[in-house]
Amino acid sequence: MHDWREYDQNPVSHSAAHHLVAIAELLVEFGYARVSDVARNLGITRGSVSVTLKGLKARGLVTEDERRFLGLSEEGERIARGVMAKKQVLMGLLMDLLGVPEELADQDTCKIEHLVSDETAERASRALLFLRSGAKEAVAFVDALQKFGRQGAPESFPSKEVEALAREIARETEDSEEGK
Amino acid sequence: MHDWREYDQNPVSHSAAHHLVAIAELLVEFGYARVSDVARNLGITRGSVSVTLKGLKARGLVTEDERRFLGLSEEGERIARGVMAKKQVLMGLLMDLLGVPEELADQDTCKIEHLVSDETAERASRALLFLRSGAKEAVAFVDALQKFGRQGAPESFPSKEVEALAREIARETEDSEEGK
DNA sequence: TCAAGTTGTTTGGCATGCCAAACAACTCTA
DNA sequence: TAGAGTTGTTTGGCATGCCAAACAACTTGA
Repeated sequence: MHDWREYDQNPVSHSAAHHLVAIAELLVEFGYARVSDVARNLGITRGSVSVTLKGLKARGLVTEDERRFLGLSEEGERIARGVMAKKQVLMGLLMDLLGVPEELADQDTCKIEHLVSDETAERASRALLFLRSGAKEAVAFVDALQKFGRQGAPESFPSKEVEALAREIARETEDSEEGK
Repeated sequence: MHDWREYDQNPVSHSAAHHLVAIAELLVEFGYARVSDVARNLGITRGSVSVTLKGLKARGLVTEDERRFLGLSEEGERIARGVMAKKQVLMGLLMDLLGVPEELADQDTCKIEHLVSDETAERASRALLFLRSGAKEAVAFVDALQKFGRQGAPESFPSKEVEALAREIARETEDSEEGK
């Protein structure tokens, strides 16, 4: 089994990801981004942003010109674009496939956007593209899933049924591990 | 827009969730759980576990008998079961629906298992149950998706195509926000 | 029985990431 | 041009969550 603490072994932390995305968004929306703008965007103090950006500048992800306008390096922009794309793809999947309300989908994806691996995100993108392609299998599936989902009352999670499902999956993956 | 820092406003932290799950797993597997067992299970020191469990005991999630054997309160067990169920459901979806390899699915789900809301997890469970029900729409969908996914080379994330998709979704959700 | 090993706790340290408050440097405006 | 406001930085503080090391309390084996 792998080390469960990988949650903080990501290329960028949750905090850093949000700083990069904030800069990217501000650049698109206003054409510039300063420490104060980032702080306002993230709802934290200028001091905190100042300290965090010092690290991101040192890592070559964030740039600053002589007038203290912030920018993103090639790498920094790549990371920001990746996080933003993951966020949108996950939003799309949660809403279009699972029928999660937008508000909740926003909360959930915000927490996990920067944690999903590129490969999983790529696969999720493919699924979402297919889902939105209008292919008859996709339409039929969403339709049938919607009807299927209406069964059973919304008890507290996890329901007995879900726990049985979880046990089943656990058993299957344990089986596959034995064979190593 | 909601506060992006909700990532740490969860009922239990990533760390706490893993401690609870470890106890639950040890109880099932060996019938008992002590501080040392939890430490070994999580790959951290006894000292760290001791400190963390002090907090969980104070919060009434973890119990301890006179022989220093650990247990879970009703609430603690509910949380542990919820996290474990979410983990398995996400594993199932990533592997069965998206075709993510088990090893990677394990890493990804480990990072997000405790962050997904109950409602989203419930909906995900429904989707997975349907997917595994053998319904013809489910089978046809997975089949068609697999073929669809084979298109395009695995470039670096996010591909141009995915970025276009992301922009589209962003535009749609922004539209729906205007109307509020 | 007594030395050796195991167990749980405490302590001080480190890293991340936030805050408030004090500061210096700038830009307006009256 | 002086006062007021804005900006970015620094400082000390707090919370989480990990470590190593030292410790006391136990079990266990020769």
